[in-house]
Formats: sequence, structure tokens, C-alpha cells
Amino acid sequence: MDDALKLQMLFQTLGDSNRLKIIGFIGEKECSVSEIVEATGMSQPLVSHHLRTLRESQVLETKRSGPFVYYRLKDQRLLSALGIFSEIADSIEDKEVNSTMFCSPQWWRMHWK
Amino acid sequence: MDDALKLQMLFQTLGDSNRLKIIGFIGEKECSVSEIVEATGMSQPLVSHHLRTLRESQVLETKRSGPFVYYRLKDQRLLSALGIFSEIADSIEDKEVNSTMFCSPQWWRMHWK
DNA sequence: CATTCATATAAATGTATATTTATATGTTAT
DNA sequence: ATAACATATAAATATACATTTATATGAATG
Repeated sequence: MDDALKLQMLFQTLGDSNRLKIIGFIGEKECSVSEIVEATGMSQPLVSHHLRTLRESQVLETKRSGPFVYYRLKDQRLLSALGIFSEIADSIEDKEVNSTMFCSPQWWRMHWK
Repeated sequence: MDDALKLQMLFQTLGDSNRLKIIGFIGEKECSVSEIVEATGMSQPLVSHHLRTLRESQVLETKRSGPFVYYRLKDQRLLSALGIFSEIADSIEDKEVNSTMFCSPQWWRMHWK
């Protein structure tokens, strides 16, 4: 797998609100699935699905301990990198299509041309 | 639009190989659409479509000059931020499902369970 | 060993989005 | 004004992906 593809897959993994929420909650900790379910308010299967994606893309790694499975960041550098991107993202202005909340630009075009 | 959503949308925008290719080619320069078409080998409408996405998500900004439209990065900090993420991405190992090139993890599960 | 709790998977569904092909808009020069 | 070129949009298609509901696995405990 070439490096550009790795980068693209990493961004794709991070490009989901629920997964970012999970990463943000875990932070430097080590969390069980149920803690994540509780903290995020997402359903357990949905959390499990996203955790699988995060594990397969090697953003998270796991450790089983009895009946619990603990997830933690595989590369702690990700946290500071997220901080940098947050700053860049903050400078994005809410104008036109972006202000539609929950609706993608394409949805907007589709329904209101 | 809240900050978490901005971050998610930025990552989503970056999570596409063709868009990363475009960003990488533009770099610190200012490029016309045809230059990008030529450099990337993508079709003109496809380039145009991705440029629109990149502009709407405020990664790129544009300037018209005669018949040409020039695109450049709106925030130069993005380049170094991409460098940081590249390093993180490089440490990702090519194992199991990731080695399938062009096929998503979900595709893999689907066809080979 | 059966029950309970934690987590994972499967199937079904709806929606988002990349790509192609075809066509339109906009600008310049003849 | 029309031809030629640069770019953008539209329609059509195919696929990827998030989410829900239902069920399975796997570990601990009575």
C-alpha cells in the first residue's frame, strides 16, 4: 500500500463525527466499549462498528481484560495533530451551503436548485 | 456550525485520493484547472467537481483571470499539517484487509466471509 | 452448566458521494 | 456575432457507507 493511500484512508477514517467523538473521549485514556457507549450516547452496535473501523485503520488498538475490551490510541501523536487541524478548521467560516447543518452541499443543490 | 462539525467536514474533504492529489500538486502555487487536469490525469469534469468540493469546504480559493480560473490553498498552514499527518500515516502497517488495494474493508468482508 | 453481562457480527435499509457522459456557461479573438 | 477555448453544471450510474434491529459470541459467576 503506498503512502498516499495510507494518508487518504486515515483522513477518511477521521471524517466522521461519531468517530471523532469517540477519539476525543478516549484521548490519552484507555476505555471500555460500555464507557464509550455511555459517554457518547450512541447505540452499542454503532459504537462497536466504528471501533472496528478505527481498529482496522490502526487509529486504535485493543486489549482484552476479562469480559471487557479496552481501546486506546495506537499513536499518541494523533492528539496533537488533531489539535493542529482543529485550529485550521476553526478558521472556516459558516457561509452559504455549510450553514445547513446535517445536510451535505450536494444534498442542498439537489433539493433547492 | 460548531467546531467539531467543521473538523469533521475538513477531514471528510481530505479523505479522497483525488482531492489529495490535487492539493499536493497545487502546493504553494496557484494553478489553473487545465494544469491540474494535465498533471493529475483526471478528466476535466471530475477535476472541476473536486475543485468545487475543495472550494466549498474552503480548502481552496479561486481567482478568475481572463478565461482561466486559478486555484490556491486558502490556508497555507494546511501543507505542514498534511506533513504531520503523513508521518503518522506512514507508521500504519499494511496488514490484513488494508493490503487489498482499492477495496474497502467493508468490500472485503462482503465478498470473502 | 445455565444465566448474565460485555462485546461483536449480520442483515436490512437509506443515503451520500465518486465517476462518467453529455451539455452549458463564460471569455477572448477573429 | 461567431468560432474556439476554458471551465462549470446536469443527469445518470454505481458504489460506499452509516445506522438500526436482531442475533451471536465470549467471559464470568451463581
